[in-house]
Amino acid sequence: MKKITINDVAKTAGVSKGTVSAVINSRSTVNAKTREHILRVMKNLNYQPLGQARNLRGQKIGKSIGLIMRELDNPFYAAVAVEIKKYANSRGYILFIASSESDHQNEENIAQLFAANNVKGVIIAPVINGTVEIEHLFHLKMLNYPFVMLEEVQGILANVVSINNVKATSDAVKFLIDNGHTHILHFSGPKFASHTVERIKGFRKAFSESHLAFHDDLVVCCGSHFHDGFEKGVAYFKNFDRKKFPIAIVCYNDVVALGLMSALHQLNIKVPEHVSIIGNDDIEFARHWSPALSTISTPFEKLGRKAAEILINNIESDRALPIENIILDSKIVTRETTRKVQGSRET
Amino acid sequence: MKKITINDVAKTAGVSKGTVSAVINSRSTVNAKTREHILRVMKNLNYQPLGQARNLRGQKIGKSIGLIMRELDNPFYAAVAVEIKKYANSRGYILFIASSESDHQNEENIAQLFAANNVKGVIIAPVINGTVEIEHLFHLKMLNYPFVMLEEVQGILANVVSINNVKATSDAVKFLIDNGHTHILHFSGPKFASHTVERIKGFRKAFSESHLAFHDDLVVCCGSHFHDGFEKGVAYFKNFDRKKFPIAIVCYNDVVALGLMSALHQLNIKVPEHVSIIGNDDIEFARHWSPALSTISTPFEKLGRKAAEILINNIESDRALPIENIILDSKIVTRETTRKVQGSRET
DNA sequence: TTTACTAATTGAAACGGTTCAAATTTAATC
DNA sequence: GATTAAATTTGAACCGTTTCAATTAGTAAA
Repeated sequence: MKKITINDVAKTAGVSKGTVSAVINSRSTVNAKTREHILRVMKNLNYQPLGQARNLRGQKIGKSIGLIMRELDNPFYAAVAVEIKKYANSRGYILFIASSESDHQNEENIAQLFAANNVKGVIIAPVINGTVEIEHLFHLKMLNYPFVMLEEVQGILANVVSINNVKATSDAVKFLIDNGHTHILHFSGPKFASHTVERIKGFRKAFSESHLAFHDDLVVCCGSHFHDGFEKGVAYFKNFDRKKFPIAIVCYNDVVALGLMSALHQLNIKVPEHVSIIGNDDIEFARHWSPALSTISTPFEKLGRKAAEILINNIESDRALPIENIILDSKIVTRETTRKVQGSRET
Repeated sequence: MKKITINDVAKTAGVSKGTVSAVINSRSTVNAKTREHILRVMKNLNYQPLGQARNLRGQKIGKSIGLIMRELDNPFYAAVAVEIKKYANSRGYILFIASSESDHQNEENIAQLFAANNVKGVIIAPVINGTVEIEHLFHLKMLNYPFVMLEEVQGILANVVSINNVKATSDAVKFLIDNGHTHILHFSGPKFASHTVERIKGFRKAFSESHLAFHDDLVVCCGSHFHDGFEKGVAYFKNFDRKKFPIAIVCYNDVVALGLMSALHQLNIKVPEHVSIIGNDDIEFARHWSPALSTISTPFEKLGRKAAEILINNIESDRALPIENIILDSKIVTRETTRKVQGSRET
């Protein structure tokens, strides 16, 4: 069925399309009786004005930017989203959020849709599934469409605002070493996520820069969800030789740490007496949990604000702005899940 | 400064705008050298093709729907959003999320922006701040713009999919009464939220339908965040006469319940020995907390799915569909924060 | 019944692109 | 150098609205 246009309405109502347009836009110049009539015809024909055409002439509608997250329920990017929104609003922009579900094709479709629908620019948490697909990013560049990425992507020169995962994890390990720990594990994140890769790299880096020897068993493949931490925790500690305590674990993120703690609780292993734990992110629940979680605090506010700022500056600039690459440092906050270990190395 | 158009590019590049258009759309018919040249001119002029005009002719780009939440970090609507997205994707739609920050004007602006930008329809968690403003909803109706609301709004006849808050809270109270409780409180939600009002109504209803007498002190004004539950919990129980235990509390939502539990823990009051607690929502952390939270489980999946289904059916229908008003029931799930109380009423 | 306004309606020109048949160039073949 | 086919480029029509000067209808005063 062909789409109903303003012409169809005008024709069946027996008026000009200028009048119909006036009704659509609630202009007061149209006679009450005519208005009613046109409204009725609109309803009968189930006519829906095409927004795109409406704004083609005088573009005075609101400004907006987009955010492409990888998953809707990722607490990390949820926290960033809140900050992006705050800053965007402060500069008069509305934020639209979409999720790529970590799928390249989705990421591309969404970016297209944003660009095609008057969204002035976009912040992307890029999908990095082993193979990196960046054609669509090139396409955005060609269209001069402003965008900022929340993680670096090899092969494309674009604005990036991200956190220093290597340093964060490395600092955490060093902190544990300074506190006397000699047996340190890493419960790592989902495969292919660049955060996972970088955090493992930071973990190894700390070893190579200290007296401790690294071996692959120290990295336990885990994931990013509560149940990942719980399940891997149970699996790892079910038949664990208690003589090897105390140990320390740097977790991929806070919810994994919380899941792990839940597993340990169930196995009657004490935190931090037997196991010290450090999370990553510093989500709200981290400080409310009992015991309160020591963690690596991500500068969400700065991250979101900076990304949005660069994006909007680019949008509002007449000329092309220089490309920025900003990497922010995290900070360790110690609460109740870490402790100093005495000189003795076993038990 | 005037906006650069395809004409400007064509003119300065010395070609026709058809050729420029071909470059923009990566058509292979254009000569490599010409392409390079045009690309260079585009870059120099900082030309950004206007998406709206691009799709005016052949509208073959993707389909999308919008969701207007009240706050980005509201766990209730976050859970609904995930479900809406799932269903929308299954029907080939991308979901865009925006937040009104509980502000009428924002809600209106966002709805306008969606309608003006080729988003086919919208699901709204309506703002209800005492005064109800619904002009913009009428405007959407006039434009025949498809929308579904997640809470009923007085004065407008539109599609609604919501949950039965009155019944849910009432059921919770009755459950507690059946388990021997005689001293039951409600930690209620943020002022003006319709959920708050309905849940208080349900709380009172249960009293009026039982032998227990209601009085206003039983409803403690609280809020919707962890710290609300914590603070009101501390305030209420700081100097509480322990002779009055056991008591039971129905909380506005799970995070308030969790905050309250945290306060009780700090005051050395035992859950459920001294205080039984029931939350509302059944967020993921509710079952992971220790003790695991008894709560009223919201049918998020059904809620989101149904709202999206109605919306998309409306979008894809040629004629106007009958208005739907669906109210879903929640279900109590008992875990570790509630217990049966013996016949004795005090201590 | 004119006259003089005011209120309501019309219609053609944008808006900034896409499309595609026709025209023009370029390359290949004889 | 002429002929043909293939590769490029052009330009006018069109997409569905808004805009606004010009026109027409309606109304009150003279």
